[in-house]
Amino acid sequence: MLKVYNTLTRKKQEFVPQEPGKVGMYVCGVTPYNHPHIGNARPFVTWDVIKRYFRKKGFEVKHIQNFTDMDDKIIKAANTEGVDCSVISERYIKSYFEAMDKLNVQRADLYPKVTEHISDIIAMVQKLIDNGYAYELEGDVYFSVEKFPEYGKLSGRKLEDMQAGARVEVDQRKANPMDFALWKSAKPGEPFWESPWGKGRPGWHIECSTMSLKYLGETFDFHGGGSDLIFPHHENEIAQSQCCCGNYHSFAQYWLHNGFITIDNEKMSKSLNNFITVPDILKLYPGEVVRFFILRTHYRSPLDFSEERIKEAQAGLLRLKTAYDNGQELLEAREGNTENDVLLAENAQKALADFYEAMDDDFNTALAIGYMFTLAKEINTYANSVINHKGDFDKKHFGQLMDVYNEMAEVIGIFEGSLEMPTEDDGKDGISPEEIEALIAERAEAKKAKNWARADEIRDGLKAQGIILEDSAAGTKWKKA
RNA sequence: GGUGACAUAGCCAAGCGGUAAGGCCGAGGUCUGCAAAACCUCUAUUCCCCAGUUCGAUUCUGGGUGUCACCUCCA
Repeated sequence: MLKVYNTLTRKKQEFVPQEPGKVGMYVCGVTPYNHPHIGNARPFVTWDVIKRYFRKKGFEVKHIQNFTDMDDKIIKAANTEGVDCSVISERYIKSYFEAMDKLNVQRADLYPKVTEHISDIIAMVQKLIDNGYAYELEGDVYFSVEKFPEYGKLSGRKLEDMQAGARVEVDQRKANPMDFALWKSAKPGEPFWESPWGKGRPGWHIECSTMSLKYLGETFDFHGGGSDLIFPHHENEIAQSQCCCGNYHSFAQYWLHNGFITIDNEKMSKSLNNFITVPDILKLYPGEVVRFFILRTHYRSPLDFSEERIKEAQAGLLRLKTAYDNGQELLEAREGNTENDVLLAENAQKALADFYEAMDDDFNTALAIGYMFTLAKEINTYANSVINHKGDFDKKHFGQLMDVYNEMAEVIGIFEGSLEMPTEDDGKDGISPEEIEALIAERAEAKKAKNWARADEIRDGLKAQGIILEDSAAGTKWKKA
């Protein structure tokens, strides 16, 4: 039984899908005005695992994620460069996809864009006006928070409290300072669309309401994003959507919010300019390492980024991957001659049950990954005993254990790419695999003749070229440093 | 000012009423011609502090201290 922490109720609750066997999720995407930073990546990696989990459990998942491709920051960037807004948004949407691909983030089913849903948005705004929840003011349209008695239920704030502490400059024309824009009239030089209220463009929150309702229906399962979106973004989405539907229990049923990635214990954000972009970090570390770094911590906990932490993640992931390689190699290299080690399969089933129990508890990837380490040790121990002692090999049961390990890796989304960083000499003046194999063969001869000097000379020579040799009873393996 | 979250070994991180998972680093050992990898052993009488509830609390309650976040664009 899956339990998830719902921001709306502030507690863990059992997940009951709207439609049995199906899951609808809307994840707030990015505003493409810059490269994604590592903090931006957290929700997408998190939701990718959630999606993988549901698919593994046999659910039919519909995942919608928007691009807010029209907004003040995009306009500003476009004006600075003297180009059209679409040039900016297209560029960073491309960057977003490149980054996510390297983090093994599978594609959503649909990536709706604001600019392609203007008429839907206008219709929704009009409906809110017609229903008495919104009002027009000189070309702008505002949502009247006082008309929605449940305003504040997601973030747990009262309207009075917010007004007391508001630090924003208040537009005196608004009925209530907290009223927010559904439609903004165009200022000179800004892009605009024609509307019943004149030339303008959508406010910030309306696009997510419109697009989620359009693609997932009035009531759907999950809505997610970073916890900084709880207020005002998601609070406002709830207000708009539920008032539009006339049902205060409609819209997303489970609200999941991930914690921040901090740097030096401060929130990483574009406005503080203390962020590290994903493209930059990918120049130094493989995507899977970055992904693993994110998943080692529960998604709701804060996560501090530093070189030390990412190196730890790298060492840990390498350990898991080495076990996978060791096990895979054993399966490929040897024929089985016994079926006595039933304990292998039993332990595997136990580990898999533990793994899913962890995932069922609000997607506890940190705990789940812990169980992968337990299996890794079991794989290594067994492989070692078979190779070193040339003992019996229960290929069937060991294979089952490897299948379980693989299934875990598929949910977490690792072992899909290389853990090696591309180097400059790749494909050029670097040593070829054939040459390496030839040297290994020569070294094997030298070892046979107990010519240790020559054997070590070859090994050191290869090491100088970034090739590490590992001897074992099964032969010599090589890998890049 | 309002609201919320968090505080577990050198570092990271699970657990959240029954006596501290896991990873990284470090030390010793096994294997090996030597390495590497792997494996084994060791590394928190204790979970920020103080009260309380309880047979029993890291886990619950109250109070402190500290850190962070939201209330303004932000994943």
